[in-house]
Amino acid sequence: MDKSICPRFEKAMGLLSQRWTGLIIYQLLSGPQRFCTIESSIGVSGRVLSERLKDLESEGIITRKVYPETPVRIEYSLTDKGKALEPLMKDIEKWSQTWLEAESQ
Amino acid sequence: MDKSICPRFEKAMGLLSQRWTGLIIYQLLSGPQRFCTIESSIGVSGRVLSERLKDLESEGIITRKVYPETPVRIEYSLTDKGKALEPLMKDIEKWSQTWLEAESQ
DNA sequence: ATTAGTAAGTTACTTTATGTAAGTAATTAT
DNA sequence: ATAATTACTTACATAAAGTAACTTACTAAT
Repeated sequence: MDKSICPRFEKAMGLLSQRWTGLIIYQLLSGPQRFCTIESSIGVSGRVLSERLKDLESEGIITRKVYPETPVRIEYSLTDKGKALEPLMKDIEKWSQTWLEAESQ
Repeated sequence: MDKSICPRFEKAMGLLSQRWTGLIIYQLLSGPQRFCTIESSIGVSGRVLSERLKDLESEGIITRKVYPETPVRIEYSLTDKGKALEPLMKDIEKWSQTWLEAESQ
């Protein structure tokens, strides 16, 4: 082991290479969203979504805001740090459109 | 579940969000490398590295070339499809340098 | 001729991460 | 009192990743 890779880069990769993290951030790029919306739009399980949202919040990438309506509404949204990931997401989009085939089924 | 996300984007995310995949590609951006070099430079286990390299090859992102020397030398390198991921890697690099703190320890 | 070394894996086994489905808490409507 | 809704949590099952020993092929040293 002679890790010569920048630790900040490695940490970023560690975050983004967790299952669902990228899709959650991508989803939030279109605006604040609630738990059940994220859950159903990307197909992640509630168990893992809950875990990821906590992680992302503690990393300062998203914010959680409670609206005490009935039933309660909780919205997750990107912080500036989170929004700064937009170019990256756009690059993934571009790459996928250029290099991946649309599936026939 | 009402997956409204582009399936190509989702597939790209699926690839990149597998543990180690991003670091393997990043590592290969600096040129062709052999198994043991990748293994020690990013700290992935041989078992998983072997699995990932097969996946990446079957996705057309990397190439495996055998040099029948002694001991045998096998080099992995990025295809054009793989090299096209460079801007994305640079984005991660930029983001990590702007938004993540250098750890004191 | 046997032992040791090196690269590139593979195998068996353990630990961790994720999926699944049911349950909880708070609030309102019927 | 029962049901419905949102946002979770919990217990349990399955899948993915880590660990360390083993394999194959070749060469060099003892």
